[in-house]
Amino acid sequence: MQVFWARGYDSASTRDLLEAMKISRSSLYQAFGNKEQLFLEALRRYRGNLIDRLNHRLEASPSALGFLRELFVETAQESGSERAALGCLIFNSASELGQRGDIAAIEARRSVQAITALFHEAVVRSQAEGDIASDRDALALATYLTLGMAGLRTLLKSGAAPAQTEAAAELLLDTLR
Amino acid sequence: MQVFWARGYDSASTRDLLEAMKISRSSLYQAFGNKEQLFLEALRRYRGNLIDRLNHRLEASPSALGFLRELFVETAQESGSERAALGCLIFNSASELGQRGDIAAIEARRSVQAITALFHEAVVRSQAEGDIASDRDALALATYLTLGMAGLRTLLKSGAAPAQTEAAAELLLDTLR
DNA sequence: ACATATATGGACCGATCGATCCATATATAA
DNA sequence: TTATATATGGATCGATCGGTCCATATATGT
Repeated sequence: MQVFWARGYDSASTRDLLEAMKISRSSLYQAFGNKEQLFLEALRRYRGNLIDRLNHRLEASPSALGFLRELFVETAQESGSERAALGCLIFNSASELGQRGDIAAIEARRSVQAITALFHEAVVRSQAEGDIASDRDALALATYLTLGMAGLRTLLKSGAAPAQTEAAAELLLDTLR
Repeated sequence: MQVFWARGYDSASTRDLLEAMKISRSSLYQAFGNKEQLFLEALRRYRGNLIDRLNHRLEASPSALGFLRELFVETAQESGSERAALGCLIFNSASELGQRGDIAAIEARRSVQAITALFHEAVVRSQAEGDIASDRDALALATYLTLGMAGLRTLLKSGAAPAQTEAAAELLLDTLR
């Protein structure tokens, strides 16, 4: 997962993967079949971890809007760090694989949708909590937040200064109010 | 340029490039030195074309805010098209090359900054035209717009429906008012 | 026309790609 | 202990990678 995260799907060589997993070539192909299957498992694990963690944070948060605010501000604050340079495996994969027809690309798109679904849940809860007007289109807001996180990740990858990424994140959040 | 645009830097093979340019291997290396140099020329040409075209549109537009609105709405409307699947070479490259230290990555980051600079110009003009409050941070708004375009491009690549991308673009633009 | 410089085609290079194969090592079941 | 099934290391495969080389073709200057 970490190898695909750092290097991307195509550029991650099987030799990189073997070294990181500390197994031999036979074991990789015996256990996963091929590189694509291994990628699918890595992406699904990443997505599972991410969605679970965010769901947990959302449930534990007294305010769904506060959860969203913290998420975007914290991400913006990653500016300049090694973590920022990695980006998000889901958005990385969506960008690299794009509209390809194979299973890997389809799974990447599905993962973006999973992020939108989580944002949708947060928006609906925020509406129930009175922080977002109930007459606003929750799905449109969720898509907007996905767009915002994807854009923020690209900004971080392109080395934007912390002051700029944080200001941009604040502007993003203003739309919810 | 089109090959790097469609396939990315690493995945674009020299053989792909030769075929698209209808030249032989010797000519490529004689004219450009190596693959990286060719990529740099392609990226700079893309950036030059893009910035020139946008600058023209901005200058020709009676309203800088109208220019921004048209740009984002038109881009959102690309949803589902082949053009949408290609994305933008600049954001594609920024995402793929990330924080690498080589010249290609540096040039990709520089290109993102060029987009932000153009947005900055549009925001400042909008402020002069009274469409955006003068006390707002023009650089922050410009960064926000770059984030927005990058995010929109990622949404388009991940196959979001037209209704969703257009609604998200509208929400993006609301922030300027 | 002739000499010189540049551009081009295509064979070729070592390195690396994802993937396969087989002999051996290890785990499991009786 | 013995028979069977699974896991592993390492050599090896054909294909492809970016890049080099040289003979030939074309352009240029006189």
